[in-house]
Parts: sequence; structure tokens; C-alpha cells
Amino acid sequence: MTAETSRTGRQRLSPEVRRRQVLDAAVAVFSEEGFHGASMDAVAARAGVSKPLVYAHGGSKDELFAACLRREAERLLRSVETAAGEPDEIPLVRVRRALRAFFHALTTQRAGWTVLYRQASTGPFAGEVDSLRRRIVEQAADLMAGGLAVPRRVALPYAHTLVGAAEGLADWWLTDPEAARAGAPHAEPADVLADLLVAVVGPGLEALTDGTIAESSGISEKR
Amino acid sequence: MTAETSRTGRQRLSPEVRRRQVLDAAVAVFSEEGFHGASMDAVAARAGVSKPLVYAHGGSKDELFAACLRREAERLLRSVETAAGEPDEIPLVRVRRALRAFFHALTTQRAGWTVLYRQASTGPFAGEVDSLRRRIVEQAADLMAGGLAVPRRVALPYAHTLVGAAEGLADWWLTDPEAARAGAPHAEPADVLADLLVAVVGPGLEALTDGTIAESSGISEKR
Amino acid sequence: MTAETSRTGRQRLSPEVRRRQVLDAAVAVFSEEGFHGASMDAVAARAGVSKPLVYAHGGSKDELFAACLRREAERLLRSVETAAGEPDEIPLVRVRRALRAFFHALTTQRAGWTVLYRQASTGPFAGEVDSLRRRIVEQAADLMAGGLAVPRRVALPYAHTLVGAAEGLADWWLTDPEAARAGAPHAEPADVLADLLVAVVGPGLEALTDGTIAESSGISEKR
Amino acid sequence: MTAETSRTGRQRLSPEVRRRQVLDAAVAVFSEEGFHGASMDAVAARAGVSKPLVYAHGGSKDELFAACLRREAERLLRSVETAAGEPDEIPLVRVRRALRAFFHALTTQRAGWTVLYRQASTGPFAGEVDSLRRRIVEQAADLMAGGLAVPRRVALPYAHTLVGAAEGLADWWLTDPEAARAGAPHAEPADVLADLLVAVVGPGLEALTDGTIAESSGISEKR
DNA sequence: AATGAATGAGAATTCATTCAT
DNA sequence: TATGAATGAATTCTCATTCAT
Repeated sequence: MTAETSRTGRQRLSPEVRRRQVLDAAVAVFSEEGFHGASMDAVAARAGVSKPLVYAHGGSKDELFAACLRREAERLLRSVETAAGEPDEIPLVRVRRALRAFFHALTTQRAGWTVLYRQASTGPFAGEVDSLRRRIVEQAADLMAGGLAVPRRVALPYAHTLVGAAEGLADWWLTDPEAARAGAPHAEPADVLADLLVAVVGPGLEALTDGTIAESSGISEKR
Repeated sequence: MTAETSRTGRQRLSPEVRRRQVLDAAVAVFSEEGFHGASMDAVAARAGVSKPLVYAHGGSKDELFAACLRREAERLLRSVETAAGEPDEIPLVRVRRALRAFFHALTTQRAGWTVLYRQASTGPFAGEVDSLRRRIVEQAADLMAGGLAVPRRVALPYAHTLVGAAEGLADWWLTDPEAARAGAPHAEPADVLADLLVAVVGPGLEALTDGTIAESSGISEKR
Repeated sequence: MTAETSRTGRQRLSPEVRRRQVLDAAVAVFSEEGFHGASMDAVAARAGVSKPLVYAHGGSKDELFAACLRREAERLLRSVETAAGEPDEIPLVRVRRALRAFFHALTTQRAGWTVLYRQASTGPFAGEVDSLRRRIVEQAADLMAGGLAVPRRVALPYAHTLVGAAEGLADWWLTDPEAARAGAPHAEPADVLADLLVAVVGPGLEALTDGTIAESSGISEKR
Repeated sequence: MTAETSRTGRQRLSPEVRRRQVLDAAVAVFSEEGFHGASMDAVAARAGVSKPLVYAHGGSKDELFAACLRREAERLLRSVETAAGEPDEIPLVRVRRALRAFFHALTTQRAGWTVLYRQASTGPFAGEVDSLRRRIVEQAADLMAGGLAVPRRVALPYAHTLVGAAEGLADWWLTDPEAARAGAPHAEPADVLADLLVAVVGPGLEALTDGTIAESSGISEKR
């Protein structure tokens, strides 16, 4: 019986495995209780290890939380980036692919999403969170700027709008899954939400390309 | 020496004034630190009063937080409701008016917004927060359902999208005001953001009215 | 309508009446909650007056409690003293009269008894309580010394025994009234308990008079 | 440096030893200050440990107090039970043995006695305390019922009397040791008190056996 | 490497006490 | 005189963090 397989007593695992184990538990607990509401005891219990080990592998509570933020942000970014795929002649298709990837990622990385978007946007981590969110928005802006052939500065507000709308739908879905899939009960919810979003903002984005609305307010009072 | 001018020692104020003072401080602190991160000491210090007074007028920490949530939600809802005005023949005009009111409200009620939307979506107040958020979304859904003549069930996903997008822009604006007003330096930022949002989602919503996209995913792969 | 009869607003009562009102409430609350468990708020509420008035008429919590102790002890002593009556040729008859008075007093002054005997025999009032209890025992010792014609020094241990036994029965009665009166359901419980006590200790006390047991241990191992 | 000799810094002791240490301190403090008057700080200080350790080993204040009550009651009951010994043909001899054991127990378990008999007969522990006291009285009643061949129901009032008398003497002894041992300066005080008590109540109890007094009030007015 | 045991610091809540009216 | 309003000082209990093994 190797040390790896031993089920009794102290397990000697490799540092990488231990660290991952601890981070996984931390993300789970932080997402459920929030930063202040989570206790290191709870993290240790969730990881199935002792508290000193959490400190050994995750550092202080602040460091541990920051590590969770970073790891989960990277994960989300990579998921979407991969899905968007290479430049394509049809820009909205890339957007849709990215959105589908985003909503799919929520299915498998819900805890990480919660930590990033529903916790700790205040407190000692506001800066950290802000910069991670900015990266997500910038990814979206790049996507649109490339696809729609507009300057990045112009794309930025649209990116914020798009990401916010995606969050809103994601929240809805996670909070009230029944209602969110009522429209298309048999399809993959992540795809339905992505398509819905494209339907709502797509026309507006296309108008952007045409220069119709550009940087002005667009629709006039008298329409 | 009047009560107004007395600056030292104990101030005797009316319960209403004190309660408001305490609630204001509580909203500020909760918005900055989150529920768990905020201490009653900090609330008392922010209000410039002693801790027992906070308890006398705000009740326990839980009750105080719940009171903050309710007051701020009512405020936001009322602001928007008032601004949307009476039914109008041009639906998007109502939406724009409501959005302008929303972004204006953020200017003056930023802390309340933060408490509602960036805090405590977990923990003992998840239910409370969820129901308040739901009311906001439902307000938006009603607005759209009425204006666009679609069933409320259809309007709901659009409402979530719209509210999420508004949040995204609001966050951007509050986090990075310089960038957010770069597009139109001389206009009222709240109006600019509202108009931008209408420009992005307006076309999609109009398409909804036409039944073009209805409940399906809308835009096709081949556009 | 005089100030005395006014039922609304602030009542202006004579200091003696107010003081009695406050002390009555204090005895009630202290007997129910104990010294530390009782709050000045509770005393004020029970008295139907404001807290500052409690302080005005009862002094600090410590002073108020001491005043309760003293008043209730005096009351109990006076009740028994009066009942014992003048010297009588039959000593045990005086003892029985006193015991009947004692148990009767418990009926009407139960709260005072509780304060004296079931609270605060420790803490800052141990001395006060001890000296009051000593006076009660000394009263009993005098009673027995006079009646039984033994030196006071000899009577003292018997007095402690007698008073302790009375307390034990009183506790039983107050804690479990049903059981305590099971023996004689139709008689006055106070009288039944007094007679019972005389039946148990009477023979022993009479033997004391005969000098049989005097200061020695009395009954021998071989009886 | 062994654990035994280490006097500074953190001591690692076994849970059993710690728990006993904490309970001992708690009994001491509760006996001196009463339940409400005792603070967990005081318990920790008395035990020479930190407050969290008190919570770790004693639970909440309520639980700690209940544990004290139970442990001390068991101890007292066991002491007396052991001492009473097996059934014996001379009943009063058993009573005397039990009383001697009782007074001896007070010497070594004074604090426990105080907690049980001079504290907290009100408040959240009234029930707990009452049931423990009842057990003590029932032990005495069993002792007498067995020895004196009377029904248990008849023995109960006598048991209350006896236990109360013992308490009275015990209080006297503990409060004023000099006076209490004045009668027999060279003997063991606990034995002296036990013998005194037997002398006082013995004749009455024997009369009980004879059926002379039975359940009636006994001695007549005219003797 | 891993942990059971221990603690300093701080958080929520209450209470005796006192102003200001 | 009488009181509503206010507070300093505990008190119970928890938590992030570390030592001794």
C-alpha cells in the first residue's frame, strides 16, 4: 500500500495535489458563505484536512481568498477564450459561441462564478475583483472590436452591457432554474440563454457596425 | 444654546431623526464592508452615536440589515416608478425614461444599490434579497410587457437581460467614472448611459414586438 | 381630581408611597430572577414607573437590594416575634406558635423569603444576608433558651437545626405544594407543617431540657 | 524540559485533565458568585487557561453550569450512599453514618454544595436543581423508610426535615466554624454535627416507628 | 508533513447608570 | 418631580492564527 492510497491516518500527498484540494474546498465554502462568513474551520472540514494544513498550503485567509479569485477567473477566461475560437468572418457567431461557452462554464464552475461575481466586490478585495472583472469585459470588448471592426474604445461600453446582461441572465438561471428554462424545456439551457441574449443585443450590435448609432444615443424621442 | 448648536455631549433627537441617522450610517457601512464585514461598532461610529443607540433604533444586526434592504429597495423602485410615468404611446420612450431614472438614482443612492446588488446574495438574507431583486425585475418586465404588447411571461427574460445590462453599465460607471463618460464628456452621464443601453437593446426589443424573434432563439446561424 | 387619583401622565406621589412601590417591585423581581438576573429595567417596569425614578427612590442596584433584604428580614422577624407571644409556661407551645407564624408568613411574604433564603447568599451581599439569617436563628435560640431553661450557648446549635429544618419543609412546600399537603388535605398547610416539625424535633428538645443529652453527642452506638 | 515542569507558554494536556481543570474552576467560581454573577472570564482565569479553552471543554455557560450541577450532585450522592453502608439492624446507626458522611463531604466539596444548595433555584436551572435536590431528599427518605419500617410516603416529610436541618447546621458550620465547634473543640466537627443532629431528631424518628405520631401532628397542646 | 490543542483579538448584545428636558 | 434618550463598561461567544508533538 503506497502513501497515496492509504486511507487511514495522515496522508502524505504531493504539494500540488494538496493545494488543489485546499483551493477546491475554499472556493466551495467561500461561494456558499462569502468571505467573512466563511471560516477556516469550514474550509479545513470541507477539504477533509486539518486547519494547519490549510494554512500551510493556502496561506492566510486573505491569501487563500485571493488565490481562489485568481484561479477561478483564469478558468472562466480560458473557457470562453477557447470557445470563441479563431477569427471568423461572421462576428456575431463568435459572440454567440463565446456566450454559449460562458453559460456552459457556469454549469461546471458555478462556485467560482459566485465567488467572483456575488461576493467580495467590496472589502479588502475590491481591487482584485475589479481587475479580474475588467479582464473579462476586455475579453468581450476584444471579441466585439475584432468582429465588428470598430475601435476598442467604442466597443468597451457595449462589452460592459453585454457582460452585464449575461450576468443578469446567469443569475436568473441560477436562482430560478425552472422559470429560466420555461421557454424551451428540452434544449440545453446554456444554449437557450446564449441565443436569447444574442437575439436581444444582436440587432443593436449590428447597427453599431453600420455606424448608424455609433457613439450617439441612437433612437430618437420621436422614433 | 439650542439643540441644533449643541455639538458636545448627549444630543436628544426625535426617534424619527435618530432612526434615519442610524439607517443612513448602516447603509453606508454595509455597502462598504458587506453584511459580515460590517461591525455594529462601525455603524455606531459612522452615525456618530453609541452602540446601544444603534440597537435601540435599529434592532439587532439582522434586523438592521433587513431594514436597510427594504428601505433602499423601496427607494429605488419608487424612483424608477415615478420616472417611468404614465402609459405612453411610444414604449421605448418609457423604457428610456425609466433607465434614465435608474441611472440617476444610482448617483444619489449608490450605497443602497451596492447593498442590494453587490452583497449578501448568500447567507440569511438570500431570500430577502432575492425577493427584492425580483420586484425590480418585475417592474421592468411590466414596463416592457405593457409597452410592447407581449405576454408577461415572454417579457421576463428580456427584463432580466435589461436589468443585468443596466447593472453592468452602472458598475462600470461607478468603478471607473472617467472611462464611462469618455464618449460624451459634456452630457449628464446618467442620460448617456441610459441612451446607450436603449441603443443596444432597443432594436432587439422592437424585433420582439414584431414577433420576429418571439420565444425562439431569433437570429440564425447564417444571419 | 387630585394628584393622587390621577391615572394619566406623571403621578406625584409622596416619597414614602413611591419608595414602598419601588421596594415592592424590587422584591418581586429579585425573588424571581435573583440579584444578577434582575435588571433595573424590570424593576421599573414592574413598579410601573420610569427607571430614573427607581434610582431616585431606591438608590443604586446594590442599595436597592440591600434595602429589600433588610425590609423583608424585619418583616419576617416581626411576624414571628409577634406570634410567639409572651412567655408561657409550656415552652414547646411557644415554639409551635412561632413555627406556625413562620410558615404562615411564608404564605404572604413568599417573595421576601425567596430573596433572603434562595438568593444572594454569595456575592457582595453574603455578609448582609448572613447577619440577617443570624438574627433569625438568634430569635429562635432565645425562644428555646427561655422556654427550655438552658444556656443560650447550648440552645444555639438546636436553633440552627430547627431553623434549617423549617427551611427544608418550607422549600418542599413551596416547590411541591401538592405533595406537602398530601398528609392532611383539609387542614391549613402552614399549621400542618409546623406541627410536623414539632413532632420531629420536640422529643429531642425535651430530652435536652432533662439534661440527658446536654452538650454530648446523645444517643450511643448501642442505643 | 518535560511537560510537567514547563510552566510557561502553552501546555498540552489531555482532554480529561483539561475538562476536570475547567469544571473545578467553574464550580469554584459559580459557588462564589452564583450563576449570573460568574463570568466566563472569571472561570478561565481561575482555571489558568484562556477563555476559548473553557468553551472547548465546557461548552456554553449554561452547559458548563449544568455539568457542574450534575457532577457535584453525583459526588455528594455517592459519598453519602457509600457511607450509609449495607442495611443494618439498627436504623439510626445508618442515619448517623450517612449524616457523618454528609458533613464530611461538605468539608471537601464545599463549593459543590454551595452551587447545589445556595444558587440558582430560580432561572433556567430551577428544574435541574430541583430534580437533583429531590434525589438527595429521596436518598434520605429511602434510608429512613428502610430503617424505620414506615411507608415511603410517610418518610418523605421527615426526609425533608432531616435534610433541611442538616443544611442548617452545615451552613452554620461553614459560616461560623469557631462557634460551631465550640461545644467539642477536640472532636472531628463533622462527627459532632452529625451526632448532634441525631440527638435532636432521633427521638422524634423513633417515635415515628412506634406509630405514636404517625401521620398526625403528634404532640398535643396539653402534652 | 500533519495535527490536536491552545490563544489573542474582536464581535454582538445587554445593563447599570445618568443627562437634558 | 419625572422621564425619554443616551452611553461606558461589561459579558458571552467565535475566529484567524500558531505552538508542541
